[in-house]
Amino acid sequence: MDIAEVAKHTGVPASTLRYYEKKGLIASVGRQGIRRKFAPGVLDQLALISLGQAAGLSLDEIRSMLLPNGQPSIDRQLLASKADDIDALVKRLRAMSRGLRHAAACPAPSHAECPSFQKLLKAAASGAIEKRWRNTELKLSRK
Amino acid sequence: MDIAEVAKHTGVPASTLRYYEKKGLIASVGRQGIRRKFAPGVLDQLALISLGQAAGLSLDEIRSMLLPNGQPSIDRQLLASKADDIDALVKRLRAMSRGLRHAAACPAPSHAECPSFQKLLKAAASGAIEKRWRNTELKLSRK
DNA sequence: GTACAAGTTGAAGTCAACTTCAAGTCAAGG
DNA sequence: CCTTGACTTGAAGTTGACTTCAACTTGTAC
Repeated sequence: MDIAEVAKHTGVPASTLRYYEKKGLIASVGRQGIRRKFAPGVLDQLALISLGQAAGLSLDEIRSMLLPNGQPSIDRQLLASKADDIDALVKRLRAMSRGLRHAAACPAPSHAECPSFQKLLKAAASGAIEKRWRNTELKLSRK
Repeated sequence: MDIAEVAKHTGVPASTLRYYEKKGLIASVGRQGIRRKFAPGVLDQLALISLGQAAGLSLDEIRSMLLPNGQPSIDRQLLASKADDIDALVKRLRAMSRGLRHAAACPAPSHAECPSFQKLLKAAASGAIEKRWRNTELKLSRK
């Protein structure tokens, strides 16, 4: 596949694909003349990358989870701990969603007077103190 | 409360508090001499801000949901649609978490050969096509 | 064989969200 | 009174993830 084909299939712009290649997240399988040729497996790699991004991973973190061939590495405890992070995030997000829906529906003139909104805020505050939930246990894998 | 006190209570650095004030996300209630004084309510505002960030909102988006006094605005359908976005993200994240846990546990030598991992990838890819899930319905509120 | 759309490069630009810096102000303690 | 340390400012710097640009090359259709 050439770069345009990959872009079309994945929605990832060609410029981004070149950028990813430079960063070492994907690899072309050679050139035809000067043009990159990609193996179809790159589509899976890109899916994995977008998945990682949705989960809040940086590109460097994502690369550290990929083997050179693009297959997920077997650093099992890293994977598991990342899954834990995501679960924690999911919990907070669901609280947020509930909170938003409540705010959208609550007839109270001021949310400051609403106990359930207060509870949401308190929960959010406690969560916020754990500074950035990213960049914690992955530090070791950074150069 | 002075800026250091707010920083200590919330974990948000003073530089960030000044930045947020410039951006219009929080407001001081005056000065003592040259120094900012904050009302205790700013703690709730900051909680709300961090909550919004965790949900993937930009600072501009968050500001658009706050009234000048820091209370959530009553644009109910905006709130509700954001909640929908968050629920969708939660769905993808839970898939991601399941996928990671599977990858961590799966004994297959290559995940390329594992059907459930394949399914995860396919789901991720389809989700990825909806380019940036942010900046969609909130565009109208941007200047 | 030539025109041209689509590819290539490295370098520079952009954007959000901060952080850092230099230079200055001020309140309080010794 | 004077030093010290926490605050102030605007401007510039940083980081990550891209995008855009200018200048160039090439595969493909006619």
